[in-house]
Order: sequence, then structure tokens, then C-alpha cells
Amino acid sequence: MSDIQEQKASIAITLPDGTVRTFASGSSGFDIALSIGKRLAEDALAVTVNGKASDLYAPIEHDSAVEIVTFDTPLGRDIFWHSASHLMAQAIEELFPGSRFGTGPATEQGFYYDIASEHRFREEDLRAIEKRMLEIGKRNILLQREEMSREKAVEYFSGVRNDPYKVEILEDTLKNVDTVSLYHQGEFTDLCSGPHLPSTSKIRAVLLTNISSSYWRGDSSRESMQRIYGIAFPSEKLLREHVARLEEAKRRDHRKLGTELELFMLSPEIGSGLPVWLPKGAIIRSELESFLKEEQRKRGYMPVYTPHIGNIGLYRRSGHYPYYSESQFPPLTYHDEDGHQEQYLLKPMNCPHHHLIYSSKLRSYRDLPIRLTEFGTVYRHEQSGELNGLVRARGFTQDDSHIYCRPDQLVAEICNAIDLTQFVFSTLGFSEVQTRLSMHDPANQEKYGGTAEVWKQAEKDVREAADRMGIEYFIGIGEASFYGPKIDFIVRDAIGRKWQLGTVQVDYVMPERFDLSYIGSDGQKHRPVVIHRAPFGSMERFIGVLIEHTAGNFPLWLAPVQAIVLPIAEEVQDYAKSVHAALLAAGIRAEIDTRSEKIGKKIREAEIGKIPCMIIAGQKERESGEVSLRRHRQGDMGSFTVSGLVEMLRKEITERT
RNA sequence: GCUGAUGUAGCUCAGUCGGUAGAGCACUUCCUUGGUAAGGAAGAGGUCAUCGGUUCAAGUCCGAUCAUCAGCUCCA
Repeated sequence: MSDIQEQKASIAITLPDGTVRTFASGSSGFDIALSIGKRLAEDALAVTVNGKASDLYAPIEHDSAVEIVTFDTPLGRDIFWHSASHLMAQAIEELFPGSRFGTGPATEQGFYYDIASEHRFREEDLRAIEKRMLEIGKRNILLQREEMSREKAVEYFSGVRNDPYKVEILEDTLKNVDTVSLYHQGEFTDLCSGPHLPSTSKIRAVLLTNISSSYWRGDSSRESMQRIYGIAFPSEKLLREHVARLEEAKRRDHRKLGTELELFMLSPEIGSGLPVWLPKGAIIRSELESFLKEEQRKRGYMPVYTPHIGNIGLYRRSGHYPYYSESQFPPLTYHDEDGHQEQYLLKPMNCPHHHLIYSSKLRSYRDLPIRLTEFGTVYRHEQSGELNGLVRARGFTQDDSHIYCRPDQLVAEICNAIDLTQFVFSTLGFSEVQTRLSMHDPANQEKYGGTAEVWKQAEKDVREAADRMGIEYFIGIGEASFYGPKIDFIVRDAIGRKWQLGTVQVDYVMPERFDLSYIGSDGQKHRPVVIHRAPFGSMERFIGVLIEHTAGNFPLWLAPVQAIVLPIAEEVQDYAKSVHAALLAAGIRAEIDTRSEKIGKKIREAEIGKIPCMIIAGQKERESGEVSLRRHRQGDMGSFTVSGLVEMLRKEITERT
């Protein structure tokens, strides 16, 4: 008896730094935070108790490890934004009575809520909703958790709240759950597992960013709802920083920079989603291609070329045509006078052509691995709403290779492909790379080709290679392609956004479909394994990402114009021209600005044009036989002899630094 | 493809109540010959995305189409 009372009276709380403190049983996370510091208690949004997120004021009854959750952590932001979505719903309910609410989760960059309303939300409404949200914040309404049986909740949401969407969630998604939780904040109540902020007053800055539509439960056969996106912060300052980041992203937008720097164009007269490389962009692409070709030559790849169209039978055989027919350009149909018909497909993939090259002659086990490589342009009819500059196009070029190897060579070949991909990324300045092992979803078997054993083996090989390379990875269930598991490389760019670029894929299915074989040491036919791999992925997409990553400030080896000679006055133009000629002779992409403008203006324009080297030639330089160098975004670098400068730049170019 | 927004000079954008289009930058020519992010002047540049409708009259109002943007869905 007394023991039980003793236990109830006090509990031991272990903090993240390992210290243990004693509190009265039933103390809340807030009490704990307050005992650590006033500032922490103010910043506290919620707690984790033995790793499980919980409300800040929920009583803690037992000894546990407790962590105070603040906005600085991913969990803290998730809880904050989730509560902000409830706050937005409350504001919308107050301003637009009769609105019904679907789901309103936090996302990586804020939150949204799906709303069914008679009212068509417009931009002006967002400002009014923001205002009301802040006003409700000031009311300092406490959020109250209430648990009830699912049946009671159904009654509550069909009666009191009259929200059919919540009822559907209760009766479908949650049909196996006995007890559910509701969160009340003033007049507003939402079905939610929580946890939530203790009070609406934590939300002090709000930005509603856009309105779009979504289908109820993501199902295009269900009704369309209005989705309002937003983001919220505990202070004005954090919001301002967020807005500054958005503006930075806008400044780096590859579509904007691509036009300004004359890298590529898109024109409805050519066709939607069909980018055209302008001379300056073509230089970047060609430099990247040369770089990879050079590297692949060292690694035993053999270049091939294949046509842009292929008989439709080829793609029926590979499975691409039936599987992806809705995202391909329709087949080209050819009839001759005898009524004979042939159908061709603009190639959506390079692999079938490569497989036929492989099987064009008898292969010995001694020949393997065979690594065929091609910058192969493919065409896919992406949905119109998906198109996005270079990043998502309908015609694009893959740095596509297919490696045909024996099963005993497979893991080593995957490792080689991983190594090449990592080399490419590090050369291009993507220092932060995440790796995803994209596995199949056993619950969705009809999505995939091949047998269960084949998948088991392929996934084991992929894992083994990733382990052998010592890379950190995470698993993506359901991310595999239809013919096999993948290793996908996701880079983080200079302003923290993630992009999926390179890929290495294992394929036991295509060798079967194309009846690929080699003669083993036993004199018998054996089935090779295929690796599909593309470090850049798509040249268009990669360069699009590279533009945003570098903000158009390309390293010297990639810069379309590497140097521009700027004569100070007409009197020194002949000298400047001789410098220009020397640069050209050294293979440096150089221009010269002989306009009768002042040097300040020439420099300004070269800076805006993001030209890495400005080479200034005036009377002083002519006398000494030197030039003065100004580097883009760095300023004056001093004087150099022409030959010294050329040598320095050539070194930087060949080393690709 | 779906929902919403947008489309005016090479670029960025004005254009009121429906009355035949305007700025800045860029471009061309001339003046200016200079020292590390904008020297001056003049000129040229437009079937207002396309097609149709309403109207005496359409950049402006209505409809369709095309394209772009933000999301949704998809991504071999």
C-alpha cells in the first residue's frame, strides 16, 4: 500500500543529456521544461515520452525518458504546422461557415488543409484567413484532447460537427480502431491523433501560399476539394527568413536563368516539353558529356548509337509499351500499297535497342561484363501539368548504359556503377547525397514483372553492393521499377532542396524477355544479368538542377563563356585583341567587348552575365605586357602575364575544380 | 489529364469606365575614350497568345483553343 503511494508520489525523469530528475507523478512536460529553464518552457511545443510524441500538458505517470520538443526539430515543426492547419481550419470556419474539412496534415514545408466549400477561395481570401488565424492565436485558446470510442466520434462528427469527411475517415481508415482522439480549440474540433501545441498563441506568423485542388482521398473518381497551403512560425523573424529563402529559390529558378543566360528555350511552335539547347547551353551539355565519356572510357564502357524510333514489337517485348502506353507518344503507323502495316514508337527507353546489340552475336562468359553506353534521347508523353522546364520534359537525353554481366560479377558491377555516380556528383559539387534502395512492394505484386525468387535475389544483390560500398541508405518500399530494384541518388542543392538524379537498377527480367544468353565455361547457355545505370539521369534534368544549384555561376570548365577581354579605351583595342586571340588559341572560350562603353559598364554586364574571368586590358597593362584579372563575384585578382594567365586557367579547366 | 491563375516590345512590367498601345532594360546610330557593377542623345521595335462572339467601337467583355505557372495525380 505504502509502496504504491510512494510510486505515485514521485517519478524519475531521464533527460536527453542522461541526467535523471525526480518529479511528482502526473507532472507534465511543461513542468519538466520549466524546471530546466524559463526559456525552454516558453519554446516547448510538446514532449516525447520514451520516444513517443505527446502533448506538453499531458500528465506523465511513470518513470520515463523525456525530451522537450521545440520548433528547432523536425518533430517540433511537424507538430507546429499540423496545429497551424487546425488553426487555419478554425479561421476558415469562422469566416466561411459551412465549410467542411477533409485532411489537414503537416508537410515538409508547412501544411495544407483540404476543404469542401461553396465558396471559391481566392488570393484575397488568404490574406483575410491569415489575419483571422493570427487573431485566434492572440485569443490564446488552449487545445484540449478528448478521447472517445469510435462510435461516439462518428455520432459527434455526423451530429454536432456535421462533417461527412471525418465520418468517412472514422468508418473507413479507422474502422479497426476502438478509441480515437479529438482536439478541441474553442468552437472548432478536429479528429486527430495529435499531439498538438498547448495553445493557439504559439503561432505568431502565418503565410498562406497557394490554393490548388485535390481529390478527396487522392482518388480522381471522388469529388474535388480546394486545398490551401501555408506555413507558420513561432516568430515574425523566422517567417521573414523563410520568405527570403523562397525568393532565393525564385532567383535561382532554372527556367528564369536559362532564358537570361541564353542556355535553352522552350517554344510552343516546337512543342510543349521539348527543350531546345541554345549555343551557350549546348556548351555546358557537351562539356558534361565529354566528361562522362572520358570517365567511362577509363572504366571499360563501349559507346554505341541507336535510332530514335523502334518497331513497336520491341517495346511490346520489353513490356514498356503495354505498361507505360498512356505516357508515350502514340505509335507512328506506316501502310504500304499492299495493305501491309508497320508501327513504330518514338523510343521511350534505350534498353531494348541495347539488348539487341548484345544478342547480335554469340557472347562468351569471357566477354562479360559488356558495358554498352549511349547518350540516348527518349520521348515520353508526360502529362501536361507535369512539365517543368528542363526538369520535366517530353524529349530528353539519358546518359544510359546497360551492363551485361554474369551473376558472379553483378555485385562488383553495381559497386562500379555506384562509384562512378559518386565521382560524377562530387565533381559537380553536390556534396550532400542521399541514397535510396528502391524496393518492390510485396502488397502490390501485379505492378512488377519477374518471379518472387528473382526479386528476392535482385534486392539482396542491391543491398550487398550498397553495404560493400559503405554507403548510408534508406529503403523505399514500392519505389522499384517494374523490372527490378534500384539504387537512387538524391542530392541536396545549395539551398537545401532535394532532387533525385542518378540511378543504378538491377534487372533479371529483361534478359528473360529478350532471351539474352552467354556461353559459360561449361559450354552451356546461361542468362546474363543487366544493370541499367545513369549517373546524370537525364542531361536536361541534371543541367536544370545544376543551374539552380550553382545559381548560374558555373565552374570555369563548364562556363559557356569562360573569359571576356575588356579593353579600357579604344587606344588599347589592338592589344586587347591580341590577348583575346591568345586565349582562343589556348582553347579558352573567350569573348571581347570592344564597345565604346566605360569599363564600369562592361564589368557590370560581364558580372550579370556570370562570366567567370574578366580580363582587363588598359594602357598600364599594355606597357607591362600583362593583363589584370577580375574573377566573377570575387573582384580584382591582380596582374598576370598573358601566358601565366592562360596556364592558370587551363589548369583550372582540366582539373575541373 | 484534373483544379485554379496567367498570357501586352527580346526581357521585366504599366495600360482607368470598352474609344486604334506605354515605361525601364536590351538593341541600332551618333557623341563620348574612360581604370574594376549602369556616360549622354537620337532611333527602331507591337496582328496586345490564337480563333471566334457581343458591340458603332475590344488589349479591355464572353467562349473555345494553345502555352506557361501553382498544386493534384504520374514518373520505365
